[in-house]
Amino acid sequence: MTSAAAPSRELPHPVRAEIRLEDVLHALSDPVRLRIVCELASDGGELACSHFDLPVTKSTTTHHFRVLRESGVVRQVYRGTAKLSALRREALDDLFPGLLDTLLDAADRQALRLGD
Amino acid sequence: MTSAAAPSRELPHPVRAEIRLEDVLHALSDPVRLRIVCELASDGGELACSHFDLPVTKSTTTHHFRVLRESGVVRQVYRGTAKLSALRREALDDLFPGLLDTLLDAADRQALRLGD
DNA sequence: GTCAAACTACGATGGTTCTCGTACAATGAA
DNA sequence: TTCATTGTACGAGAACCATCGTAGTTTGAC
Repeated sequence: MTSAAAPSRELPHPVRAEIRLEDVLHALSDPVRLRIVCELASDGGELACSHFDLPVTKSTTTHHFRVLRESGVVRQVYRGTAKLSALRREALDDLFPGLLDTLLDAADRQALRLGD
Repeated sequence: MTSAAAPSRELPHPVRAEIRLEDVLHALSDPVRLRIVCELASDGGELACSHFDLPVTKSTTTHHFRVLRESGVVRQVYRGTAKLSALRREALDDLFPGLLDTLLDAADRQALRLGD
Protein backbone atom coordinates (compact mmCIF):
# COMPACT_ATOMS: atom_id res chain seq x y z
CA MET A 1 0.00 0.00 0.00
CA THR A 2 2.13 2.85 -1.31
CA SER A 3 0.03 5.80 -0.26
CA ALA A 4 -0.45 8.40 -2.97
CA ALA A 5 2.18 7.90 -5.65
CA ALA A 6 2.08 5.95 -8.86
CA PRO A 7 2.08 2.15 -9.14
CA SER A 8 5.05 0.80 -7.20
CA ARG A 9 5.35 -2.01 -9.69
CA GLU A 10 7.71 -0.36 -12.06
CA LEU A 11 10.47 -2.32 -13.70
CA PRO A 12 13.87 -0.77 -14.42
CA HIS A 13 14.83 -0.60 -18.09
CA PRO A 14 17.96 0.76 -19.72
CA VAL A 15 17.25 3.83 -21.81
CA ARG A 16 18.06 3.48 -25.47
CA ALA A 17 21.50 5.03 -25.26
CA GLU A 18 22.50 2.62 -22.54
CA ILE A 19 21.86 -0.51 -24.56
CA ARG A 20 25.12 -2.26 -25.39
CA LEU A 21 25.70 -4.68 -28.20
CA GLU A 22 27.67 -7.07 -26.01
CA ASP A 23 24.81 -7.28 -23.55
CA VAL A 24 22.30 -7.91 -26.30
CA LEU A 25 24.44 -10.68 -27.75
CA HIS A 26 24.95 -12.21 -24.35
CA ALA A 27 21.22 -12.12 -23.72
CA LEU A 28 20.55 -13.91 -26.99
CA SER A 29 23.27 -16.51 -26.52
CA ASP A 30 21.14 -18.60 -24.19
CA PRO A 31 18.79 -21.10 -25.89
CA VAL A 32 15.88 -20.39 -23.58
CA ARG A 33 16.14 -16.66 -24.09
CA LEU A 34 16.62 -16.97 -27.84
CA ARG A 35 13.44 -18.99 -27.96
CA ILE A 36 11.55 -16.37 -25.97
CA VAL A 37 12.70 -13.66 -28.34
CA CYS A 38 11.70 -15.69 -31.39
CA GLU A 39 8.21 -16.19 -30.00
CA LEU A 40 7.87 -12.54 -29.12
CA ALA A 41 8.93 -11.59 -32.61
CA SER A 42 6.54 -13.94 -34.36
CA ASP A 43 3.69 -12.70 -32.19
CA GLY A 44 4.65 -9.09 -32.61
CA GLY A 45 2.92 -7.85 -29.48
CA GLU A 46 2.99 -8.31 -25.74
CA LEU A 47 2.98 -11.73 -24.20
CA ALA A 48 2.69 -12.82 -20.58
CA CYS A 49 5.50 -14.89 -19.11
CA SER A 50 2.96 -17.61 -18.50
CA HIS A 51 2.32 -17.87 -22.22
CA PHE A 52 5.65 -19.55 -22.76
CA ASP A 53 6.10 -23.25 -22.31
CA LEU A 54 9.73 -23.37 -21.29
CA PRO A 55 11.78 -26.30 -20.04
CA VAL A 56 12.68 -24.53 -16.81
CA THR A 57 10.92 -23.60 -13.60
CA LYS A 58 9.08 -20.37 -12.98
CA SER A 59 11.89 -18.82 -10.99
CA THR A 60 14.36 -19.56 -13.76
CA THR A 61 11.93 -18.06 -16.23
CA THR A 62 11.84 -14.89 -14.14
CA HIS A 63 15.62 -14.81 -14.27
CA HIS A 64 15.71 -15.09 -18.06
CA PHE A 65 13.14 -12.35 -18.56
CA ARG A 66 15.13 -10.11 -16.28
CA VAL A 67 18.27 -10.66 -18.34
CA LEU A 68 16.34 -9.79 -21.48
CA ARG A 69 14.90 -6.67 -19.90
CA GLU A 70 18.14 -5.44 -18.37
CA SER A 71 20.00 -5.87 -21.63
CA GLY A 72 17.39 -3.80 -23.43
CA VAL A 73 15.94 -6.56 -25.58
CA VAL A 74 12.44 -6.52 -24.13
CA ARG A 75 10.19 -4.07 -22.34
CA GLN A 76 8.05 -5.35 -19.53
CA VAL A 77 4.97 -3.94 -17.86
CA TYR A 78 2.60 -5.27 -15.27
CA ARG A 79 -1.05 -5.71 -16.12
CA GLY A 80 -3.03 -7.18 -13.30
CA THR A 81 -1.27 -10.28 -12.06
CA ALA A 82 0.43 -10.74 -15.39
CA LYS A 83 3.71 -9.28 -16.57
CA LEU A 84 3.68 -8.55 -20.26
CA SER A 85 6.81 -8.56 -22.39
CA ALA A 86 7.42 -7.14 -25.83
CA LEU A 87 10.47 -6.76 -28.01
CA ARG A 88 12.01 -3.28 -28.03
CA ARG A 89 12.01 -3.23 -31.80
CA GLU A 90 12.21 0.49 -32.28
CA ALA A 91 15.20 0.92 -30.01
CA LEU A 92 17.07 -2.06 -31.36
CA ASP A 93 16.38 -1.21 -35.01
CA ASP A 94 17.52 2.32 -34.38
CA LEU A 95 20.74 1.37 -32.62
CA PHE A 96 21.59 -1.70 -34.66
CA PRO A 97 19.79 -1.58 -38.01
CA GLY A 98 18.87 -4.99 -39.36
CA LEU A 99 20.40 -6.86 -36.47
CA LEU A 100 17.22 -8.19 -34.95
CA ASP A 101 15.77 -9.38 -38.24
CA THR A 102 19.02 -10.99 -39.30
CA LEU A 103 19.30 -12.70 -35.96
CA LEU A 104 15.74 -13.99 -36.08
CA ASP A 105 16.33 -15.27 -39.59
CA ALA A 106 19.50 -16.99 -38.43
CA ALA A 107 17.60 -18.63 -35.59
CA ASP A 108 14.89 -19.82 -37.99
CA ARG A 109 17.42 -21.27 -40.37
CA GLN A 110 19.19 -23.08 -37.61
CA ALA A 111 15.92 -24.49 -36.29
CA LEU A 112 15.16 -25.84 -39.76
CA ARG A 113 18.67 -27.15 -40.24
CA LEU A 114 18.74 -28.96 -36.91
CA GLY A 115 15.21 -30.26 -37.31
CA ASP A 116 13.02 -28.02 -35.20
CA MET B 1 60.04 -34.66 -32.62
CA THR B 2 56.94 -36.45 -33.86
CA SER B 3 58.44 -39.23 -35.95
CA ALA B 4 56.84 -39.72 -39.35
CA ALA B 5 53.32 -38.32 -39.35
CA ALA B 6 52.03 -34.93 -40.34
CA PRO B 7 52.58 -31.75 -38.36
CA SER B 8 51.39 -32.31 -34.81
CA ARG B 9 50.35 -28.70 -34.62
CA GLU B 10 46.82 -29.07 -35.87
CA LEU B 11 44.03 -27.16 -34.24
CA PRO B 12 40.52 -28.60 -33.85
CA HIS B 13 37.74 -26.70 -35.59
CA PRO B 14 34.02 -27.41 -35.73
CA VAL B 15 32.89 -28.35 -39.21
CA ARG B 16 30.36 -26.02 -40.75
CA ALA B 17 27.30 -28.05 -39.77
CA GLU B 18 28.40 -28.06 -36.15
CA ILE B 19 28.46 -24.29 -35.79
CA ARG B 20 25.68 -23.11 -33.50
CA LEU B 21 24.19 -19.64 -33.40
CA GLU B 22 24.18 -19.54 -29.61
CA ASP B 23 27.89 -20.29 -29.51
CA VAL B 24 28.64 -17.63 -32.09
CA LEU B 25 26.65 -15.06 -30.15
CA HIS B 26 28.32 -16.05 -26.94
CA ALA B 27 31.73 -15.76 -28.56
CA LEU B 28 30.92 -12.26 -29.75
CA SER B 29 29.43 -11.09 -26.48
CA ASP B 30 32.84 -10.50 -24.93
CA PRO B 31 34.35 -7.07 -25.63
CA VAL B 32 37.85 -8.41 -26.22
CA ARG B 33 36.64 -11.00 -28.69
CA LEU B 34 34.32 -8.58 -30.45
CA ARG B 35 37.28 -6.30 -30.96
CA ILE B 36 39.37 -9.14 -32.37
CA VAL B 37 36.63 -10.00 -34.83
CA CYS B 38 36.25 -6.40 -35.94
CA GLU B 39 39.96 -6.13 -36.62
CA LEU B 40 39.99 -9.40 -38.50
CA ALA B 41 37.07 -8.22 -40.60
CA SER B 42 38.59 -4.87 -41.46
CA ASP B 43 41.84 -6.53 -42.43
CA GLY B 44 40.12 -9.24 -44.40
CA GLY B 45 42.95 -11.74 -44.20
CA GLU B 46 44.95 -13.68 -41.69
CA LEU B 47 46.45 -11.97 -38.68
CA ALA B 48 48.81 -13.28 -36.03
CA CYS B 49 47.67 -13.17 -32.43
CA SER B 50 50.65 -10.93 -31.71
CA HIS B 51 49.24 -8.33 -34.09
CA PHE B 52 46.55 -7.44 -31.61
CA ASP B 53 47.15 -4.98 -28.83
CA LEU B 54 44.71 -6.26 -26.26
CA PRO B 55 44.24 -5.20 -22.65
CA VAL B 56 44.88 -8.72 -21.35
CA THR B 57 47.87 -11.01 -20.95
CA LYS B 58 49.11 -13.47 -23.51
CA SER B 59 47.53 -16.46 -21.85
CA THR B 60 44.17 -14.73 -21.72
CA THR B 61 44.55 -13.86 -25.38
CA THR B 62 45.12 -17.53 -26.13
CA HIS B 63 41.92 -18.30 -24.27
CA HIS B 64 39.87 -15.80 -26.28
CA PHE B 65 41.18 -17.07 -29.59
CA ARG B 66 40.31 -20.58 -28.57
CA VAL B 67 36.73 -19.55 -27.81
CA LEU B 68 36.50 -17.90 -31.21
CA ARG B 69 37.90 -20.97 -32.93
CA GLU B 70 35.79 -23.51 -31.07
CA SER B 71 32.62 -21.57 -31.76
CA GLY B 72 33.40 -21.53 -35.47
CA VAL B 73 34.01 -17.81 -35.81
CA VAL B 74 37.67 -18.00 -36.83
CA ARG B 75 39.98 -20.49 -38.46
CA GLN B 76 43.52 -20.78 -37.12
CA VAL B 77 46.65 -22.23 -38.63
CA TYR B 78 50.25 -22.28 -37.56
CA ARG B 79 52.89 -20.64 -39.71
CA GLY B 80 56.30 -20.77 -38.23
CA THR B 81 56.17 -19.47 -34.71
CA ALA B 82 53.06 -17.50 -35.47
CA LYS B 83 49.45 -18.63 -35.31
CA LEU B 84 47.35 -16.94 -37.95
CA SER B 85 43.65 -16.32 -37.52
CA ALA B 86 41.03 -15.45 -40.12
CA LEU B 87 37.28 -15.04 -40.02
CA ARG B 88 35.32 -18.03 -41.32
CA ARG B 89 33.30 -15.78 -43.59
CA GLU B 90 32.15 -18.41 -46.05
CA ALA B 91 30.80 -20.73 -43.40
CA LEU B 92 29.13 -17.99 -41.42
CA ASP B 93 27.60 -16.30 -44.44
CA ASP B 94 26.29 -19.63 -45.63
CA LEU B 95 24.76 -20.61 -42.31
CA PHE B 96 23.57 -17.19 -41.21
CA PRO B 97 23.26 -14.87 -44.22
CA GLY B 98 23.99 -11.28 -43.43
CA LEU B 99 24.63 -11.89 -39.77
CA LEU B 100 28.32 -11.14 -39.73
CA ASP B 101 28.02 -7.94 -41.72
CA THR B 102 25.10 -6.71 -39.67
CA LEU B 103 26.97 -7.48 -36.50
CA LEU B 104 30.11 -5.70 -37.66
CA ASP B 105 28.03 -2.71 -38.67
CA ALA B 106 26.37 -2.73 -35.26
CA ALA B 107 29.76 -2.81 -33.58
CA ASP B 108 30.98 0.09 -35.71
CA ARG B 109 27.93 2.15 -34.92
CA GLN B 110 28.29 1.51 -31.24
CA ALA B 111 31.97 2.46 -31.33
CA LEU B 112 31.04 5.75 -32.98
CA ARG B 113 28.16 6.33 -30.63
CA LEU B 114 30.22 5.70 -27.51
CA GLY B 115 33.19 7.64 -28.79
CA ASP B 116 35.68 5.15 -30.16
C1' DG C 1 -12.31 -11.56 3.48
C1' DT C 2 -10.81 -15.62 0.97
C1' DC C 3 -8.77 -17.69 -2.63
C1' DA C 4 -6.23 -18.87 -6.80
C1' DA C 5 -3.12 -17.17 -10.36
C1' DA C 6 1.04 -14.98 -11.73
C1' DC C 7 5.16 -13.66 -10.64
C1' DT C 8 9.29 -12.39 -7.28
C1' DA C 9 12.95 -12.62 -3.74
C1' DC C 10 16.18 -15.18 -1.53
C1' DG C 11 19.57 -18.47 -0.80
C1' DA C 12 22.05 -22.39 -2.43
C1' DT C 13 24.54 -25.20 -5.67
C1' DG C 14 27.11 -26.67 -9.37
C1' DG C 15 29.12 -25.29 -13.52
C1' DT C 16 31.46 -22.09 -16.60
C1' DT C 17 34.32 -18.13 -17.62
C1' DC C 18 37.79 -14.53 -17.36
C1' DT C 19 41.84 -13.53 -15.58
C1' DC C 20 46.48 -14.21 -14.24
C1' DG C 21 51.42 -16.13 -13.48
C1' DT C 22 54.77 -19.43 -14.26
C1' DA C 23 56.81 -22.82 -16.71
C1' DC C 24 57.12 -25.00 -21.11
C1' DA C 25 57.22 -26.17 -26.41
C1' DA C 26 57.89 -25.05 -31.32
C1' DT C 27 60.03 -22.41 -34.74
C1' DG C 28 63.46 -19.88 -37.28
C1' DA C 29 67.63 -17.06 -37.18
C1' DA C 30 72.41 -16.14 -35.85
C1' DT D 1 73.79 -24.82 -30.49
C1' DT D 2 72.11 -20.83 -28.65
C1' DC D 3 68.75 -17.52 -28.58
C1' DA D 4 64.65 -14.65 -29.15
C1' DT D 5 59.92 -14.87 -30.66
C1' DT D 6 55.49 -16.73 -30.38
C1' DG D 7 52.28 -19.07 -28.48
C1' DT D 8 50.58 -23.19 -25.00
C1' DA D 9 49.58 -25.89 -20.73
C1' DC D 10 48.50 -25.87 -16.26
C1' DG D 11 46.83 -24.43 -12.02
C1' DA D 12 44.38 -21.14 -9.35
C1' DG D 13 41.31 -17.50 -7.94
C1' DA D 14 37.40 -14.56 -8.41
C1' DA D 15 33.38 -13.66 -10.63
C1' DC D 16 29.51 -14.85 -13.02
C1' DC D 17 25.55 -17.69 -14.49
C1' DA D 18 21.69 -21.13 -14.96
C1' DT D 19 19.17 -23.71 -12.22
C1' DC D 20 16.28 -24.97 -8.45
C1' DG D 21 13.07 -24.90 -4.18
C1' DT D 22 10.67 -22.47 -0.81
C1' DA D 23 8.41 -18.76 0.93
C1' DG D 24 6.35 -14.47 -0.14
C1' DT D 25 3.76 -10.45 -2.72
C1' DT D 26 0.45 -8.51 -5.77
C1' DT D 27 -3.66 -8.66 -8.10
C1' DG D 28 -8.38 -9.67 -9.40
C1' DA D 29 -12.33 -12.66 -8.82
C1' DC D 30 -15.72 -14.66 -5.78
